[in-house]
Amino acid sequence: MQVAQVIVDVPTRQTNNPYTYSIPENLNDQIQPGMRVQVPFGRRKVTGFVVELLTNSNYKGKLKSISKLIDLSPVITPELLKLSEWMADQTFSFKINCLQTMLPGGMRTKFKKKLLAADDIRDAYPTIFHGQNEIDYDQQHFNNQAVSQILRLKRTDKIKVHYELSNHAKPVLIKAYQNLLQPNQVDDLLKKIHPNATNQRQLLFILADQPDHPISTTNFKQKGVNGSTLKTAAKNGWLKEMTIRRVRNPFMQPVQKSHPLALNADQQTAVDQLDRAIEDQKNLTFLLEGVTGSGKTEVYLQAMAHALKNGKTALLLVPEITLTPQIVSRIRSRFGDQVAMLHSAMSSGERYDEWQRINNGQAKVVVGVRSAVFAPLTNIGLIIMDEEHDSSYKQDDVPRYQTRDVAKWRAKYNHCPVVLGSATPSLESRARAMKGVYKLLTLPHRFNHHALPHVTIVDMKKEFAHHQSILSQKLTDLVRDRLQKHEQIILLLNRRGYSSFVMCRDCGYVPQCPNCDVSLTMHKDTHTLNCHLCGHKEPIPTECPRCHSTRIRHFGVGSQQLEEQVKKLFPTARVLRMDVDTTRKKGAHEAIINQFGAHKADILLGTQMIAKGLDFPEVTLVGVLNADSALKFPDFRSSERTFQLLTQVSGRSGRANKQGEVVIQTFNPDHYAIQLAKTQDYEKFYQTEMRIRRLGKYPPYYFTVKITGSSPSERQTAYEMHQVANFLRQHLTKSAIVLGPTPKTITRVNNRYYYQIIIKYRYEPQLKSALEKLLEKSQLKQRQGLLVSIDNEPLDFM
DNA sequence: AGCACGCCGACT
DNA sequence: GTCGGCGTGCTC
Repeated sequence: MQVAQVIVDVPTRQTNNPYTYSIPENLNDQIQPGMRVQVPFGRRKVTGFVVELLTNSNYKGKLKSISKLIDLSPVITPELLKLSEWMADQTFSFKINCLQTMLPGGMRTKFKKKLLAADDIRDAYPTIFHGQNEIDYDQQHFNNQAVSQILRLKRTDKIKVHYELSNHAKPVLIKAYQNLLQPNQVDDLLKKIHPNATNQRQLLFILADQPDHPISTTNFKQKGVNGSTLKTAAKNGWLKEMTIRRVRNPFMQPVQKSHPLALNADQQTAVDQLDRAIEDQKNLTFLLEGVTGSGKTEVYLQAMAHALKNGKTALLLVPEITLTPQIVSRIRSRFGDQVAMLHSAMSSGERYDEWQRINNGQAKVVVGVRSAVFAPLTNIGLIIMDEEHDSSYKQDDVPRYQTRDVAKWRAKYNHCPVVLGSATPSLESRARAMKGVYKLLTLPHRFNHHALPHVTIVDMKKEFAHHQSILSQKLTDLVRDRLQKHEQIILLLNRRGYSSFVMCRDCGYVPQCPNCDVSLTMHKDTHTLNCHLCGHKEPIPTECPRCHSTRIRHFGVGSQQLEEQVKKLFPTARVLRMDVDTTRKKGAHEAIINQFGAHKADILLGTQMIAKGLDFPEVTLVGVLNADSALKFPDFRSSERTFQLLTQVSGRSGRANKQGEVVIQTFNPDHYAIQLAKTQDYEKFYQTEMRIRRLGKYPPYYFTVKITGSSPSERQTAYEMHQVANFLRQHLTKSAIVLGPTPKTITRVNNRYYYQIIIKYRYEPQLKSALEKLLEKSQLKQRQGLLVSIDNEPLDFM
């Protein structure tokens, strides 16, 4: 007898292996691996993924039977089923979490618990049922007394509990009409009907034009046919009423078809190598290192076209903020309707529809952010990861996967090449290229020989000695000059809000977040002090709560205040601000970019989201107001981040035929990350940074694991984490370095205390088993409020 | 996770 | 004695 192996939606260590279920007769020929099912589990119902069908069960006990199928066709491909196992192992997470992550957000199923009562019970407990026979049961919404009443009723079988599946990603269904008339019948009717029947006449004209497609009522209305005319026509047997599915279209406007551009010699070499790997189905990893403006995107597009020409599909991954309308329309202009886009700015419905188009094979090219690496494409011929060093490629909750590793796994499975593209590759990738593990392709020249921008470093320590302003004299002069020439300016300030903190001038009091160990940031637009970690808000005090002085002042300029100051300094300039606060609404991000792109503003200022991917030919000046913001973090990657950010943002200046200028304001003008960003010398930076990494035993010389523990009590967290560290020191070999536990830089967030342990190793045979054991042990501690998380290859040690 | 069982103290 | 508190173990 055929049975199904199911991973149930219960994320624990003990349920991380498939459970066996029998298959009811009526589902026997429908059920397939990769489908979701509803199964009885204990005395409740849960969802699960069918991962395998077996001909006989190896479970000794009595099997329960699958209740029903959730999907009509598999939602997880055989490839992705395999991937989920590897990923759970790699990231120390549960298979169920990996499988869920592979589906678009809206498809994640949840059960709603419902209580069913007969009429007498309903009337006997009006405070619970409010006169309804069926109510939602969410324990939080009932007080203790009601909960115990409900439990008693349940025990005595007075009420029934059932679980309803809620699934909010649904296709959009709309009403439509199908033409039932033959063309000659239409002609006959046109002759026969009453001359006054203008509406019906209009309808018949439309039917004559479009013989057999179902047409939606809204479409009919646009053509001047109203609902009642359609109803009459349906009654007369001209039309058939039906429901059709409307595919949401996330692409705003149609684009014109474009053609491949001519390549320079370096681009051609790169494309040739990629084409050959695609044809030969070689699983190679390429590192495409090209300075900003060297035409990497064109290389991607032509290689993708080559994959399609070979009957394959292609996947292009881009960082979170880079997926701008500019890039999307460029790709769509090349590949048309074969493109599906997966992006977090889309609604869950739009993403669901795009995902469906991929799953049923309509879309051959997928462009998307991190989660798009799980696109259900089959027969992949090429995977590209643009800006491979970007931090948005690492997921920062479970499963903590690195997109690069998943992409490489899928490329291996599909026997195809991967391209990692960047102007400033991560040290990990560059080191692998140097070792020959990856193939290095370089684009050393800017496209059309545009010169690199001229970079000036301004020492703010000297600047502050004579005039205190967020804009240095040099930058102010240049902004004025560009405004006169009608050229555009980008100003980057990596700090949102109005000011970074407020302080009492008399006693030095600084308002702190009540839930976290950080000072509150002032937001002038909402007149509040906000915590950027937990979202806490409170009014701005007018007097010091400690000494009652009214001399409360704010310090440190944020993007809101910069906007205010720039407007004061250059009253005629049109200024746009782009940060988390101005882009929260759907489409706001796009609106700002379009406005600036159309030169409807002179200055674009904002946080680091303006540093990446944007391409505005009229921008000839970029100012970085606090280049040190990343450097002050106590982290081994802070230099790398600073160098990458400065290089990226410098690349925004002077792209067309105008020489660009960049001003970097800093308090550390001699820091190597800043000095080397000035000359855009990646090579030198790589050498310098690698030396530091080797001395400090940091990646890429060492592999690392970060273990974070948190609980509502600092004592408990510290104690338990010491136990963890001792355990690890006992179970790992001597070659592994176990650091900590240490309190995190920000120890308290949302009233939980965080401690961490770092493991560094080059080769550690005991690592996997030690961490597995740790997970098992920590699951028991979870009930005492201690949460332990394992981050394999973390991006930072903070 | 979530549900039941089992053991313990508190109360009709 | 029973009710309900929380610690523990199991779910095909």
